[in-house]
Amino acid sequence: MDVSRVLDPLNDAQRQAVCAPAGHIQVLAGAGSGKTRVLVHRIAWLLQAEGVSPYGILAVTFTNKAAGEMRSRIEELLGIPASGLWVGTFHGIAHRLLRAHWKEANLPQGFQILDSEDQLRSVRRVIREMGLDENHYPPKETQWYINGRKDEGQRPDHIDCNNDPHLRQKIEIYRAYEAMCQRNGVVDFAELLLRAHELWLNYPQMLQHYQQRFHHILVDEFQDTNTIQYAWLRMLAGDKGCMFAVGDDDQSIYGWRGARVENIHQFSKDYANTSIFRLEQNYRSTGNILKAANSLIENNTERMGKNLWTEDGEGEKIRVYGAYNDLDEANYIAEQILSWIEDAGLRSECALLYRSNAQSRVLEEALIKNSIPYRVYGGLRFFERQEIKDALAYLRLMNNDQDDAALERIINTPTRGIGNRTVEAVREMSRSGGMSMWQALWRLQEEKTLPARALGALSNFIDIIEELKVSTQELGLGETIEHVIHHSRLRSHYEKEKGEKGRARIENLEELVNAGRSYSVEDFDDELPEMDELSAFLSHASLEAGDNQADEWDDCVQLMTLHTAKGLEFKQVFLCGVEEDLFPHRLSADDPVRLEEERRLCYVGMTRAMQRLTLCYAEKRRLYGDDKYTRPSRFIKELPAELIEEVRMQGYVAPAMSASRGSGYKSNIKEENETGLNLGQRVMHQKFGEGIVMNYEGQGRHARVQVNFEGVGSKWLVMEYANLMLC
DNA sequence: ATATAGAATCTTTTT
DNA sequence: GATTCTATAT
Repeated sequence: MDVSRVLDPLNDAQRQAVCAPAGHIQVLAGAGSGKTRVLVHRIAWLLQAEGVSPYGILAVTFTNKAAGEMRSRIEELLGIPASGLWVGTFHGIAHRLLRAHWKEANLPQGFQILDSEDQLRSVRRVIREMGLDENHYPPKETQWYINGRKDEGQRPDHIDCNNDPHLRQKIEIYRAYEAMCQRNGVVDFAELLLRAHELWLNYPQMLQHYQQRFHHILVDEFQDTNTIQYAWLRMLAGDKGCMFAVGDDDQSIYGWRGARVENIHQFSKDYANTSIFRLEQNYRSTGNILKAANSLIENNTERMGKNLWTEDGEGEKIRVYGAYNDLDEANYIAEQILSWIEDAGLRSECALLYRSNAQSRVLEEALIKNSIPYRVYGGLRFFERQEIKDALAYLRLMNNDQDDAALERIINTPTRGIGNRTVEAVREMSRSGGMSMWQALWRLQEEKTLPARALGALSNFIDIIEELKVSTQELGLGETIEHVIHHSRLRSHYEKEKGEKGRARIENLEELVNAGRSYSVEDFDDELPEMDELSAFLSHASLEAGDNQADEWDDCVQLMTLHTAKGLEFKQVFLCGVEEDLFPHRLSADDPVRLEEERRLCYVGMTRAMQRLTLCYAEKRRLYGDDKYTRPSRFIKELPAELIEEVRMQGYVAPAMSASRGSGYKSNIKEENETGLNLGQRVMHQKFGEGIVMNYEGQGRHARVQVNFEGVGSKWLVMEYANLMLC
């Protein structure tokens, strides 16, 4: 078999990893070192050189996008469809297993998936039903807690409350929520993974079957795996399976949602015979960008250690722009992009990356002012839109009348005279009678204890749903959706909404009909056992919330958070708002572990750049309402001065604030301001006593300082009269 | 059932 | 400061 197509495009390190003999293999793949390429070629190698059957291979990723890309690149390399091969996300594969073994997993055949929003509503409902105070048990936090436990593989019974009454109550909420999901026949995202794990735990012979089948397990972005995912992988690999894990500890930026970089270290402990390969040759960025990124990340302890290098030249220096304020920062970036375009560059080659979404606004305004087309990534995705979720809720309820979350969503949408009081009565009946809300509706009809008007409205709702069920029985998916949107009166409801928003909603609903028309179960899964079209479509909607990405054919500047940028590359990158408290974010700055994650985030951002990298900071920024004085991020100070070129806007006079100009780069970073006071400095005032300097504006004698006094609160004082003393 | 006012919140996000 | 949710009044 000629494997030159598989091996020729690889460098030595890549080839060694790809051709490594069967066993446990870990590939530490630096940014831009050909991580996906190694995975794809490894699979091709197994198939073509090792004679492994496609049925024996499982490749796991985190996002649908990554899974799709991997599959298409394999097919491109092999020149044939990669059928039989399992490539999917952790959640997608867990879902597939649960569908195939729904009985053993103790789920109804038509179980559905709760997305985070549905989950939050359900948790809130449980808390209310338990008669607990939502201020004492905030639903968001409780949801977070439940997911955290599930990610660690813990059921309520596994958790020790340590005699902490608050914790004990949280565990009870978890238990009640779980019971409710079970009654309703729904599972949340974390539950998919946990159940899939428990499924194998409870059915060893089933596990054995999968162990024999999937002898080769490949994992992408291994540093992002959480406890349950790693436990699941280890279980599947068993004694005989071979795991091929690719990851980069320096790009671990999802610790805050349960990812455990430690799994990388744990891997080589769990499998003593692990072969480790390092990919350090970078094919993306210039030498200077890599050198700067390397020196930044060296400030982290807890590293596997890695040094990126390139065969290409040094390239330009890293630009650092110290702006006067956030507007100035945005204008500077806009001007730079204009000149990039003038030099025949494309807008789509430029990316503006920021730590938090709130920063995009000022940037957008500057781009609009300069007539530069742009696209903001992130935000609501198709299947998460209100009108889409409304329509899907009708379908969900028609599909499974146990689904209380769906019923609650649409019982009065569009409004049909079922007010809060009536809904409360339905909830009460469902709770006391131990039945679903749908059953409660029928029971209330029989009992006739409610006022006639409420009963009428409820019976009207029942009729609508029953009518929809009957009249769509013979219809295809697209026609069913169309029928539902029309006869539920969702369409006319949204048509009444005025302006651009209403029109967009109608368009989305029409798009949903199209999505239904073009959807086919085969699309979704060729190996999935008997599942009706509607259930499959609904699962698809939850598992793949759709695109929120820019149209690639449009030539526009790309705006996104640093997290979103992972895995992407751009010729020119601007990191915006590289300031203390913003990046590293103030909520992470105090904890050394989280600070290191912020630094890795900066590393990820820098290594997105191919040719030109500009870091921007502002000295003054409007944040949460008022103007805050800011200081350049410590990350800037961690870059070697010789790699940096400080840039200033042409003809721009630096404000007195940053007058101190020394020889080295570092000395140019403002530590002190015109008032002679540092932010955070303790001061004493004759009348108000001791306080801390929070903010300042203006210069010289007219400067004003904001001081937060103990007991008295925060005051603005004019320096000239305040007579503040340091203490 | 809707409108309006007041309060709370303001990192990062995929499935 | 801006947005988004919640409570209250009409």
